[in-house]
Amino acid sequence: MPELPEVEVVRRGLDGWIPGATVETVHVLDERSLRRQQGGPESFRAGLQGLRMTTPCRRGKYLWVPLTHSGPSLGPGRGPATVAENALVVHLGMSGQMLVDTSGEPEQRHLRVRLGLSRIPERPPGSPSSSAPERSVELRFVDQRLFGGLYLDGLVPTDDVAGQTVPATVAHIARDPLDEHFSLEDLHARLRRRRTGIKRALLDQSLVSGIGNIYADEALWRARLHYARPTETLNRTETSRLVEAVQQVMRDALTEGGTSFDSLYVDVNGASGYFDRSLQVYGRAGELCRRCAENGRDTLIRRERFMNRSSAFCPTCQPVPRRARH
DNA sequence: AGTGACTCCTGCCCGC
DNA sequence: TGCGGGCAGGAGTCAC
Repeated sequence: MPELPEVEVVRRGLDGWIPGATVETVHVLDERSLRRQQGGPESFRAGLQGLRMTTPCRRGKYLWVPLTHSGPSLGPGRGPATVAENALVVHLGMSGQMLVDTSGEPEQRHLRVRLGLSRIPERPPGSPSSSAPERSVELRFVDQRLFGGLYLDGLVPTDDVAGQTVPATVAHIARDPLDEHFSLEDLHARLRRRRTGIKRALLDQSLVSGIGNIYADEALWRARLHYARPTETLNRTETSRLVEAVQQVMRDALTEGGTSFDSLYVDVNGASGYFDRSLQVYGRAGELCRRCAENGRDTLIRRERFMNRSSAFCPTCQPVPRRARH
């Protein structure tokens, strides 16, 4: 399931291909992937066709590509032709993939949207610079469960960093822990004001973004905190420990996700490769806690129903707090 | 303000 | 074998 690291892997993959490309064709195979598009598929097509894509951005699990009007090309690094006012927003949901196709692969089973791009002035890293004719590239949105989607949205200024913009529908999403402007102080203050449990808070994208069920459980285990710990009782040290755990687990996943990343094929399911290797609690119910085992204790990872989903934790490392908040 | 319920979906896995 | 039910989950919306 794509959380921040998976989305960042996709963003980096796209960054090697799409900046400078113009959207030539738009094929919507399944309108349900455009559920969030105002005005439906027609508006989507009209608002996208002929526009030039710039460097993809990300906040939490949201990905977007600012769009500029293509005029006479100034080329990358020579100043934008226009300032981007709109962006193509991508959310991968549960099962979304953004694939770059350069060789006319057969259609994937759950292919929902195809964007034909052309006139790519930049060569992808590592490719031979030659005078060969520029290949056209197709961007494919593949999504099995249809929780994800694409839509166009206007860019609005952020309220904390001058000159920075985000899509209007992403403005309520908090900065994620890998964001250079992420503030530990601010998060700590907001957690202290909340009256809820820590896992619920971690999953609240308006408080801190990018964290889903898997990394929430992993980070809580690393920080030795129980999921029902009341946020208002966290001290500075604990918040700091938790944030470091979140950052660490995300960076680890990013590193490993990066190794299996092929710029031609961004496979979200391929994420299972590193999940298996580095997960400590998620999906390990009934198995031994590795940290306890190192200390000579045999504790089994427990799984409980929580928030209509599952929570995995070690009952020894993460004892239930005296006052629990769910 | 916080929280639960519901919705959107498909595929897989279980038990009968 | 086949069918129904449960489960998985991100996030928006609505009700209390």
